[in-house]
Amino acid sequence: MISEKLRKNIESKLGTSMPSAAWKKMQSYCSTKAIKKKEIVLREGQFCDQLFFVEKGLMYSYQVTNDLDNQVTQIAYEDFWISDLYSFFSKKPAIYHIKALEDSHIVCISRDNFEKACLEIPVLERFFRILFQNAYVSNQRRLIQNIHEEASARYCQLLEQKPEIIRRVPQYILASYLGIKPQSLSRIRKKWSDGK
Amino acid sequence: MISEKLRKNIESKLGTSMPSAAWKKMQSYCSTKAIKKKEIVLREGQFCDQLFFVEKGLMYSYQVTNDLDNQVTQIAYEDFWISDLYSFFSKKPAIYHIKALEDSHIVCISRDNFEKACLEIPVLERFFRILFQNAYVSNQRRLIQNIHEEASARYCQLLEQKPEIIRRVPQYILASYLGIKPQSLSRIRKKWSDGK
DNA sequence: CTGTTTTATTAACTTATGTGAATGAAAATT
DNA sequence: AATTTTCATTCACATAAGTTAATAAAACAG
Repeated sequence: MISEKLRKNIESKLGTSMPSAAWKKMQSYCSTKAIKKKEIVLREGQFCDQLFFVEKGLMYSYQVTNDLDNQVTQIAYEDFWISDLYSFFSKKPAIYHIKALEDSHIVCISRDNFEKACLEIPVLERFFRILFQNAYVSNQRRLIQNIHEEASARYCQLLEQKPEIIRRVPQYILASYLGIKPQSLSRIRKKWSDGK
Repeated sequence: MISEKLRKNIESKLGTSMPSAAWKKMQSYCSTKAIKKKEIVLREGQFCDQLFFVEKGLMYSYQVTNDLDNQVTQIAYEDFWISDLYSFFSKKPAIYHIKALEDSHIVCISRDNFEKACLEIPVLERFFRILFQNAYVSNQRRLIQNIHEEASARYCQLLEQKPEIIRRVPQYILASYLGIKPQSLSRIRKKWSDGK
């Protein structure tokens, strides 16, 4: 059975409750999966034909570069969606890996079902419009911050806005997510604690 | 009369042609505006209650920081949309200015009409879903590039992918868009031409 | 055309972050 | 508990990009 968490997620974006017929249909289009820590749910080069909703746990996506340096792109925990959207929409091979950092429960929806849901259930088309809309806006802000602010400022803001991430994610992954090396993050943290 | 350019933009994202009733309604929800070079269509602090589609010309958005340094966030020319989406959706004061770099023609849609369009015309809800979806995916890629690649690599890629921007935008705006200072962009260009 | 303002280039110096290596701490595995 | 692997810290040095300032070139206005 698909958890009520997803339903709440949808309703909170819609700003209204969801007709139970729509929710039934959505449930029939989704499946759930338990993921062990360190398990990989998508590998670069595979075709990403699913969206994942994290009901419980923590997952992240990253790109492996030529010099074996992992570039972390997204971090998703309870109530966030994660996928390789580029691959999902373009039907080209995935550029990211997606991996669990904690034992997790996720809800999966396949591309076919996603498209059916959008076409058949207007309220879901609407939900996904709002989901991408919001994701785009917050991604824009993250981009601007990364372009125009220093690593220490980025770290501070993450600490304020998503302390969850800092508590639950190992430092080398956090560093990559912030766009710096673990050594630099160490430095920043030290300066911060010395400054007190 | 609202230009056919917008219609083509919508249809290209939808992947199908648009029923003429839907297009009529969309037209009735939009207005057009001619903008002179250097004109500002949105100021920081105002409430941004419109989306703009650039039919002709070139506009850009930027943030003014404490030290009077402009941070360029978006550059939009023919066939792109531009707005302060954060303000548009949250109804909070705008954080960006939006200004024309060339004499431009734009199509405007107000928030009220945007919402009506989404609710009344399923094909438009669908269009905006796809629009934000695509914008999100390409913004994600821009973010990753900015986090993990050097300025010269970012410049090269822009040169390949949107040479339009490099031809039409003055260097100090381009530099800010790339997240560097004009002096650094000069340096990069020099290295590039010496390298030949 | 002339002068004024805006934009681009170059150079010398500073600073934040990367790099590589050594060490220590923590976590996982046996 | 002992061993091995993973992760975090620290340091010395390298490098990309920022800063300041001077000058040149281009765009604009009268």
